[in-house]
Amino acid sequence: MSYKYNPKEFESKWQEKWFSEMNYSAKDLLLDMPKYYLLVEFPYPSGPGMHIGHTRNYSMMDAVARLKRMKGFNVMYPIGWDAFGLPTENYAIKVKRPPQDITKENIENFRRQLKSLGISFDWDREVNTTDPSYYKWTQWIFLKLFEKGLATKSEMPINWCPKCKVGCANEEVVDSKHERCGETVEKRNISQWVLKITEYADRLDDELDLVNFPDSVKALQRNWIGRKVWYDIEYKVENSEEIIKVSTTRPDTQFGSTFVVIAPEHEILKKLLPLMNESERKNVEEYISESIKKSELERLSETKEKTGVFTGLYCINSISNSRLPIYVADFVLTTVGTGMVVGVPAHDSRDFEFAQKFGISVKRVIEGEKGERAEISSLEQVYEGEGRVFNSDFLDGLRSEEAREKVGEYIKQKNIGDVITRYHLRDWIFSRQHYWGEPIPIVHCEKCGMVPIPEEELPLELPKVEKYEPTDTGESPLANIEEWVNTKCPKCKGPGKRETDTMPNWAGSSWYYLRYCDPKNVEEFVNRKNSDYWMPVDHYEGGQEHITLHLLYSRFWHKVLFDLGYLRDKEPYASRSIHGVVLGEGGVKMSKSLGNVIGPDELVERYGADVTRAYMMFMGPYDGNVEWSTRTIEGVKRFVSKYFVFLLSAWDSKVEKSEEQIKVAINRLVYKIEKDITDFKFNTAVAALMQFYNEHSKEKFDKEDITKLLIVSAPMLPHIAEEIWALTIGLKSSVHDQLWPEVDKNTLKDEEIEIPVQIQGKVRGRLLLSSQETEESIREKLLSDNTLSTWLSDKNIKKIIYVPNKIVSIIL
RNA sequence: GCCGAGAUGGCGGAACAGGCAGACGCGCGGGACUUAAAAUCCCGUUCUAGAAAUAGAGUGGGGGUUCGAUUCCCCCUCUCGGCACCA
Repeated sequence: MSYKYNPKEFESKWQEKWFSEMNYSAKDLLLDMPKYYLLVEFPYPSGPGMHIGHTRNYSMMDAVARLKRMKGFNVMYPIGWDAFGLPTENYAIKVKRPPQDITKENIENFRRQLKSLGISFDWDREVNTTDPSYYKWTQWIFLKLFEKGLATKSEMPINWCPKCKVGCANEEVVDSKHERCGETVEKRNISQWVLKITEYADRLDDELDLVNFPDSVKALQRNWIGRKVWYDIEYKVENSEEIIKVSTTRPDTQFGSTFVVIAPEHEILKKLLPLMNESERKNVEEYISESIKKSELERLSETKEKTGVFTGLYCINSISNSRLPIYVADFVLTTVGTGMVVGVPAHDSRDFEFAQKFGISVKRVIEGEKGERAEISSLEQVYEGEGRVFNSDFLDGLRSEEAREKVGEYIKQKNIGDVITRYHLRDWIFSRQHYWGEPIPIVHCEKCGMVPIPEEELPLELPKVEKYEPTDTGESPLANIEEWVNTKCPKCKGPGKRETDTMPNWAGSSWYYLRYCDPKNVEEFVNRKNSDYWMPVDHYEGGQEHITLHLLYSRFWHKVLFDLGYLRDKEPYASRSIHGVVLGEGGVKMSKSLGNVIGPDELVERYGADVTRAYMMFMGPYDGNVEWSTRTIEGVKRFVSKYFVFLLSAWDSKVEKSEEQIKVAINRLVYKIEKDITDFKFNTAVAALMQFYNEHSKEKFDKEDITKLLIVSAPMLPHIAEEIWALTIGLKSSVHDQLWPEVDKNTLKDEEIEIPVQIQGKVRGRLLLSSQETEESIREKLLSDNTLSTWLSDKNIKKIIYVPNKIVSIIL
């Protein structure tokens, strides 16, 4: 009989069956099975449909989910839609249709695409951030933050993108440009909602120790939080009562200080200006007004040459008692430390550059790694490392770390400064002046101030509007709807105005993993029993682009909810991995303009779901960037077609029992595929199937072995495995409901195998050896072996090293 | 500059935990089938020399530890990602 592989004949049949009979719904609170919560970053349902990257990530994780189910876990593998945001809003404006309708259509398209790939998502738990029944609870969490004093509104300079007409968080601004559109942002003073994430900075750093994230992710998070211990030290300004407070993270170098620099915008200059001579004051005033004119971008891009101006004033370093000239220079930023810096040119290259330009002396106080004390006279010699301190009076002989501690004690004891922890992390600007986001549930009342909307009135739904365009005034389009804006104050029942800002689209994604645990709950955001059962997320899979902001924000919300007693765990995600990016042929980004975009629909149409999925896994390592290759997917197609025919015809009912070597090979395959998928080595898991086929496709198998073969194929080729299962093995059952075969560890190692023999480090031959060989028995076998004995003739064997199952090494 | 990841055939990539480097796929060469082509199948394919058996070299470069190093240690070069006048 001859068979032909035609996936169209059966793939959609099985998909309908899988998803209508809810095969993949996780059971809440099931206690007789271990749970496994596998989370993938939910997609933004954009108009053009699912990206090939989603296809790859969800396919790979689907193999994990299917394997874990067969290993006896109660697996939750949910999906949802992160659907608020600008692309949809912009598209809505363009085509003059409500974003609600567009979102609905996009979601339907994504859902269809995911199902056409046979991804075993739990469709019972779908969430949608734009659904009022979902954002009701996003608003509710916001109110909890508000009650706790973690959400405040204040007038502040924000990054304003004139193109998108939206305020952006610091995190969304890269090189002074809006990350999304590339437009240069401006500073505007606008009243903004701010979440005080900085109050959690310490815990966001410390509690990374509790989770199993890759080092690179932890490093990135810690780098972003930027926790540092600062020493703020008071210096007296000579001939006056004024005191300046300089800050440093390296107080061990205090005795090397030779000048002080103040940032040009610093308020203290108002007090210092009257102390200056007229000519110097004029210079300083001129310098200040010039640097304020420059944008931050200009200032930071002028990295070549330092500029600055001498104030004519001096201060006394209260640690070293040196007299230090005071300068104003724009390389010092008001936002860092106290905005006043003590210059130590020997141990800081920026300070050295400045000192050189202004003819300031250089004084070395830290020894090099080998105890060097040579003078520092060029930029290359500047020593920024740590070491033993010298020429430093009471710090002499201490190491940097000890010296810092000593200075800390000293300034506290003399009451001339503080040791404080500062963070690079800034508070989270939380409001957007846009339509397509969660309304912030606050009413402004002239009498009562900002009043939260009572919980029972949530959700505060987005009103339908005529126009979605943001306004140039910086107000949200919601501000134009008078009947919505004008309302009653929930507290005094007097007239009130609704908050018209909406939340950023980070909001809905900051807690979606909790909603999956209890998606239909109308009483609570999540029932504590459900979250206790499912949380923490066992594995969170996602992209590089979300490992700073989204991860930080969602960890922050989680900790707030933990503090309020709603959750049991301090951290939401037990482990995390980062997938690579799918690039177009030649390693370039897939983009519309290059015309090299490949989507799942055309792949499923042309190759079928199983080939597409297997190719996605086979393309390359999980965490590496992979390039699209039409030739390679053709190769995978060739394999899958052959493999299908082989599986269908390999079980010969005349064969009572497979040969022993086949049993061993299948056992190894079970072990290898389980291990590879567990370790996210999907490319080698597929390769193992190919290799097995190459080596054994001519053999005949008994029923037990073909059953095992179908089961181990199922995570990677779910449709084929199911189809052949139905045709040959089980009439009613699904291959995906089977238990993963037990691995017989004994058959993994052969009794007697060919072992390579190294003589003086080179492989010269092989011997059949068991694992219990003695030196004597090996020596005998060596000498009776034709090829090996020629290498050993007339030579004295000094030593024989035998590593069982691995190698024999002979030293002459 | 700092932090992180990496460099293996013509290409994408394998190699448990220091033990036969190059699995698997692509490409390429040869052959079978065919009137022919496509598809399919079989054989070969790290480089150098050799008809072959075989020998030598070989995992970015240089050193080290080891019977043995792609793997561990030190130094260097380059590539990618993140941060950045953060004092």
